[in-house]
Amino acid sequence: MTGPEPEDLTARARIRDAALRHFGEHGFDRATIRGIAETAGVSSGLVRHHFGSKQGLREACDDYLLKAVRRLNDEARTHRMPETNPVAASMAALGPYRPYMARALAGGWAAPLFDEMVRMSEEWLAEADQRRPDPPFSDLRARATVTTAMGLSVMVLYQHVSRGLGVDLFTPEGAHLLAVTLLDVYSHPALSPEEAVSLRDALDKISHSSTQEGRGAALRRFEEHHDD
Amino acid sequence: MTGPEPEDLTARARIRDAALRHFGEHGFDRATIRGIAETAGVSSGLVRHHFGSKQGLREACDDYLLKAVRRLNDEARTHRMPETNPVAASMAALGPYRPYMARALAGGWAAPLFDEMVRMSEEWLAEADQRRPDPPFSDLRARATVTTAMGLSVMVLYQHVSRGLGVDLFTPEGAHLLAVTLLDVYSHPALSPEEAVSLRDALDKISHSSTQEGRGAALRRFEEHHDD
DNA sequence: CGACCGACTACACAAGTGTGTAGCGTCTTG
DNA sequence: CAAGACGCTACACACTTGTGTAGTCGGTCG
Repeated sequence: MTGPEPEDLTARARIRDAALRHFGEHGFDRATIRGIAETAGVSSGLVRHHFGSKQGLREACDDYLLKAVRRLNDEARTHRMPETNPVAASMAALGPYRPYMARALAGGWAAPLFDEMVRMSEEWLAEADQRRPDPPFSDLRARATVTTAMGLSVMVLYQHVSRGLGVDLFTPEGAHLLAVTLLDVYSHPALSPEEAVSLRDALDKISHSSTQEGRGAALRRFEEHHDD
Repeated sequence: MTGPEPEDLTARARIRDAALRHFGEHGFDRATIRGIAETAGVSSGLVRHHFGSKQGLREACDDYLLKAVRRLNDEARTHRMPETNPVAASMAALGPYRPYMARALAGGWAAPLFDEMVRMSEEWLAEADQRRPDPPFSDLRARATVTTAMGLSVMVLYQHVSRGLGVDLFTPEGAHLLAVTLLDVYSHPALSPEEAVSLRDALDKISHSSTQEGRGAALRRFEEHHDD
């Protein structure tokens, strides 16, 4: 039905699937190699045999997910549906992997995955720009990045959004409510084009007189060290 | 600005601040009580003495951050600035706590914090609705939830957005570029109101029959091509 | 057949971590 | 003044976890 049964998969594939589940449910740190091995029905040593280390196992999961996103993107391009946001389409199709993707993206180590989605959004935005009366005054890449992040927000903050909507997002009712809400939000801008232009000009004036200097320095000091 | 309060000089406050930093930088699991104690300049036993357990320490951080958000909201309400998104304002003001907030929200355990921001967005949206020609066709709470999640996305996915924009978000240049991009996105809807209404009607029809068809088909195609 | 290689398992080990316990110094209070 | 409360430290224990090592089994190829 929805794919090959667990018994039909290679042990390596079973381990990867189990890792995708455990990493998604408990996080990378709390998930244990022994637990993953138990779910996959193998010994813990086999996990190390196939993937070298826990880190290697995570990278294998990332690669698998990246390939899945690329495949879905290619499929969507062949029989493309107009008026369809590819980010939302990927979200729906990758539902089972949502917990892992959310943690990977929020943890900041799934850069290729995010960049691939930005690329998809760029194509979508480039088409939308052609149907727009006034030309955009911001970079295409920048808008694709921001809209991608916004589209992924409901995936990353899934639990909060589900609680706010009062229904689980990955049920038919929740998906419908989310879609209707998104339609309303996406069709009713918070600002008029004139307001946006005037505010942009105001921002340009402000940024020319460097007032953000103190705060920027303090934050840079705070963020000077990176994870991993 | 909001300078350090007298109670922040106590060892307990130093421990909490160190925990906010360590939890934000390394995550809750990878952060250690000993490391937090060392940063705070105290013994590891004192952490337990004050907060009971590692979990208690995290809850204290959550409470502190929630109070900070409430305080900022109250301040913004006294001298409120029109045309200002409170979520974005909170983001800027809570910059130093961004790593912790991102992990807390993405981890799903900062429900009161998210709900407080939803409440703030509700007030902001209620005002925006009065300046809108056509009445919204979706629930206020639902729109507030979705817009809150979207506003927080650049905070949660900060590293990816910074990489996509090509500049760190918490520098003056990055903040300016983000602001300009957000103005463009917020002022140019992806859909016209008429398209939104027609699409909503189409969604209603679909949801009355079988909703999961599209997603199930896409997922099936994906798993057919990949069975190892 | 015999050597070999990959899949796979069992077991041990060192390191790290949260937590428990005992104790010391100081300040307040009856 | 005595005594307890509180802030605070030092130390050890039990447990988990990733990783390393040795060995078994089955199929394959020269």
